Amino acid sequence: MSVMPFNPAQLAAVEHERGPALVIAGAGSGKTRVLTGRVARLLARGVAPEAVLAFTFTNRAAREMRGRIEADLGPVARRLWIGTFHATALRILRREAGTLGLPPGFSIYDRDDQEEVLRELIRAAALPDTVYRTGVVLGRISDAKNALVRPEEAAKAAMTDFDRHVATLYAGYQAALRRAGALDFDDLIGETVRLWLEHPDAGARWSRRFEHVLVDEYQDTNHAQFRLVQALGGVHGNVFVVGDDDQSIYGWRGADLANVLDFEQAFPGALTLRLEQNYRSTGNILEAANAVIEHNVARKGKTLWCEREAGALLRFVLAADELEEARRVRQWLEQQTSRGRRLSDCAVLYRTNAQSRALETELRQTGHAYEIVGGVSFFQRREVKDLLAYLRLAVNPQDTASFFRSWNTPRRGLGPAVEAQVRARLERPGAEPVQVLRELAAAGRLRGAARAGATQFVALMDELRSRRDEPVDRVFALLLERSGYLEHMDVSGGEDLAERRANVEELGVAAVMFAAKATEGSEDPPAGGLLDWLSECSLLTDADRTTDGDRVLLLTVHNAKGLEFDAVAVAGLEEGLLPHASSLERSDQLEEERRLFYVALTRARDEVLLTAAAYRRRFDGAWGASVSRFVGEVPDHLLEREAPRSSGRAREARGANGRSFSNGWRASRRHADDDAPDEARDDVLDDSATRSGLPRVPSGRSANARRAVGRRVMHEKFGAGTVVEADGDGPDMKLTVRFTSAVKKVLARFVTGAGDGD
DNA sequence: GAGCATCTGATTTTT
DNA sequence: TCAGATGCTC
Repeated sequence: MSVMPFNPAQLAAVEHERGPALVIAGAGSGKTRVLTGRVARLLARGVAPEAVLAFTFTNRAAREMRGRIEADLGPVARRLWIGTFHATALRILRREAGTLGLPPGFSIYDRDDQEEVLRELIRAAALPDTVYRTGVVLGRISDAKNALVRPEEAAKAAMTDFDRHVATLYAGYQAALRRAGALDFDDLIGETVRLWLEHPDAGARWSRRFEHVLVDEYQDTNHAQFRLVQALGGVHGNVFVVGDDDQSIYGWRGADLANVLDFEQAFPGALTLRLEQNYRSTGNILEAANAVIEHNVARKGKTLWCEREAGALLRFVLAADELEEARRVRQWLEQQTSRGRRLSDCAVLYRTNAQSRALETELRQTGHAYEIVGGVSFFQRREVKDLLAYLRLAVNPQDTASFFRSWNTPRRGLGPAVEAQVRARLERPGAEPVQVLRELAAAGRLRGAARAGATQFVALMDELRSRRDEPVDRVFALLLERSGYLEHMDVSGGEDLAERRANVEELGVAAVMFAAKATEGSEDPPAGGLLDWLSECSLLTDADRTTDGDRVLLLTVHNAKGLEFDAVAVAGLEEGLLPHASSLERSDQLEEERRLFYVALTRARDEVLLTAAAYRRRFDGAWGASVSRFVGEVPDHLLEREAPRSSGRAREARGANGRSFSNGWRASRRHADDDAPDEARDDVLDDSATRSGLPRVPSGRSANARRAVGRRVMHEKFGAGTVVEADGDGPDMKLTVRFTSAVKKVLARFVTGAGDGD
């Protein structure tokens, strides 16, 4: 595909000279090529790389875009500003922290930190936590921030008592974050916009710096992000955005399609281009996808076409339960590989992360390599967060959440009583928790274990602070050595101790690699200190950590956005799952679910397998659902339906409740018009006969491979190195090793020290 | 304050 | 089911 010339529409987009442009780019229409091609064109025209800013939706997309440009144009690509909205905003904020009155080492609070802050506030306000759930309130706060609504404005707009309390919590939350010198994800965008609102001269500097602003996945931007784009590019108007209203799947996160629909108004004189030729999928897949999305009312309307052959029919399998579904997916994967595909050419997509479990078990038992993208992220693991909390506190002494996370882990005899004392003193403006603790200890307000523990903790933090400018791997090693964290894990760790140790080791390897990268040091602004590493850890997600290798990817449809595969299985096509139960009542939400299905279909180049399970084990008992309406929207002549291979179990399930639905596939209960949610217990099966009892397995890699990561090894030719990644088992285990000279892939049998022994 | 037992609520999707 | 939060005992 890379040798193919641009088609006329693509060429017009690439060559577009100045002024705003909106490119409506259908799935598989080559928009990534257009974006990279355009950046290359700009550079060729003499635009300085530092003056080009491109927003992507994920870090992975940013990396890929930079990689492609670098492959064509060389190291100049490293000087481009390419990143997610959050990463780019952070980059600006780190330079403007002083202007905005933020501490230089401000922290980034993730979901856990946010919840902790909010829980404390809800407790303090004596609000019932049954009504004021952290999740709900945080959602409201996030909505407000995405719309750039401040606490005072939220209070003014409040209509109900609930709204008013939420607004008060929002204000308190924001104040607590400021006191802690912390920003949450939404603040990264909001605070950057504030730069233009409150410090126009500083904002203008940035607007002048970038001559061209490009935005990928524009349909998924929210209002705050729109304002940022407008602030950065509004003056010169060289704003080039690419999006597809049919692939808008982040409405729940505040994405506002109005950004696309009103683009011409926001950027007068905008050129609109449409890319409607699909280069990815077979005719059948494309026809199916077109037919499905036609059911949506709220869309600009476009029809993708392609020159590819019709190809294979899409296949649909209705399984008795999720175990059979997993089995059928596995068999389908085996068919793919027997026809010469690699596992890495295939992916299994689903609506919710929980669905990965059955698939994972099946693939693991049958020895197929797989990788789960998403779920509990590496950086969310407790041991990882615990250790990073120390470092965050070393960089930002105001960081209360990190303080309370680290001060008594490992146990130092510091509990609720001391916590109350500390919190009381933190009310004073400018108070820093470590300092407060130091004073309490000095004033003799602590006794026994607490006193010794406090002294020890304060000393540790002093040392970390004084050495925070050393290479990050050394600071990390110091932390491990002095905190006693590993010993603490050994004592308190359960069955997953080995895995948790491996996570700590992996974090250590990440530190080593980051430090190594830093010494190469060719970044535009010098980067590579502790603060930069912590920032990177805050913004990276699991999806960014995917490895290469021949394995099938298991991921949510959301996570699959922007990816493509030869063969795609979409699992769990049931009413209540896709479309999800929470979106059945509102047509706009239902349409978003349909777009989700559309995105799933259009990930596939050649083959699509659709599966559903008549019954699915949920957290309690079994659950039956009818086949998703979306399956019925695929024209019959494109779909090869396979009768369920009924097992005895399925028959039992059927006997338990005889309802069936009009789409002909057997199914059961609870659909949109069923408004008595807790009725219908009669549908819940006794699942004792089929309970699997299988342990949850965290990864497709062998235990040995996981253990090998982080280990020091010797290689005859390359010398000493650290294992960064490992796959497989035994002497054929494939290792990625960072040697002093370079990172190399080697087989385990060629190194010493990577074996099982400890 | 630490450790253990019990309870409870959660499943949508993520930067 | 299961992880995390809460409550109780020593």
